[in-house]
Amino acid sequence: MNNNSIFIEKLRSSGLRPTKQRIEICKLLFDRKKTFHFTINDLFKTLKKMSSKKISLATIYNTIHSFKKKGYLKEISVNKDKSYFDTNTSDHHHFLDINTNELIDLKKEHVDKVTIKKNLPGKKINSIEVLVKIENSN
Amino acid sequence: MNNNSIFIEKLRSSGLRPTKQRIEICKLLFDRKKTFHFTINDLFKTLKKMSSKKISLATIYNTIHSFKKKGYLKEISVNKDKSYFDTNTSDHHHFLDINTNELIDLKKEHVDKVTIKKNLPGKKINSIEVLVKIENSN
DNA sequence: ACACTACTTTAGAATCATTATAAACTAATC
DNA sequence: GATTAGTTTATAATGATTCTAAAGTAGTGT
Ligand SMILES: [Mn+2]
Ligand SMILES: [Mn+2]
Ligand SMILES: [Zn+2]
Ligand SMILES: [Zn+2]
Repeated sequence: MNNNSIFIEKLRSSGLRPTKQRIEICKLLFDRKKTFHFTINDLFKTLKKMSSKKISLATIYNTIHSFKKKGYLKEISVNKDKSYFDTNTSDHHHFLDINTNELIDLKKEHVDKVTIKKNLPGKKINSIEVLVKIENSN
Repeated sequence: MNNNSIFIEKLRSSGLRPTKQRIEICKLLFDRKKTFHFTINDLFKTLKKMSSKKISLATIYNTIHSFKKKGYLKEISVNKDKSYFDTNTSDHHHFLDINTNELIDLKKEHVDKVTIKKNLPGKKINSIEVLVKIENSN
């Protein structure tokens, strides 16, 4: 009930009302040391286990979309049948394990800065991200 | 009717029967100077216009999936509501225009070789691809 | 040419993730 | 406490993809 106030403030200052559903989701997503990746379905199942009162699937979609719009989450598309959300909203690179579908952050120091030697007229670069697919060796 | 024989051979040698539907799709996809990106829906609409006899949507899905499995196409996921197929099956990088959703190949010389300075035990790298999101400047 | 078989195409049904709807609920403000 | 706008929810609708199973066709052998 105490460090909830941080989330309540965060939500209020973004123009989102601090409902108990949103606070619950905030705690699950942002009350951690490390950022992580999840699917809507992961989140739904976790909430069903962890949380006492049920949060409807529609609310989860609504909340995740508002959080994304506010910039608290980013969406990572790695293949058409799996869409992840990422609590690490900075530009960063990923390993994708194609055997397990696990998505793993690559640290900055593990990939040299990627520079693009071409620009299209009237366009500017928004982000540069590398996806490294990995698989079981041998 | 003459350079069809190339496709007929290609199909036969992959263990796919050269049906008129598959040949028609081959002509549309592979009888060009430049590789390109398309969605299933693009392809369906083009076939409806260009081709005299109608090819069913199920056949288009079937064919594209077999072609992908045989390595004649690759699938590019850029966001959850748009999945592209690419007739350029080599590892390569892309611009994605987030205003138009257009996907554009980046040439090798426009991106320095990306090296990954980290490896996970028991895993090897399958591919390394860069996605550069661009948007209207100003 | 004909028959046989395995593969392929097809219309339509089924699936499933996501989005829309609209009624009940709740947070904010006065 | 009343009012209002924003939110949640169950449920329905949507739409892309996959499934089904019947009809059609290519390959092979005779
Ligand atoms: Mn895929
Ligand atoms: Mn998206
Ligand atoms: Zn990440
Ligand atoms: Zn490409």
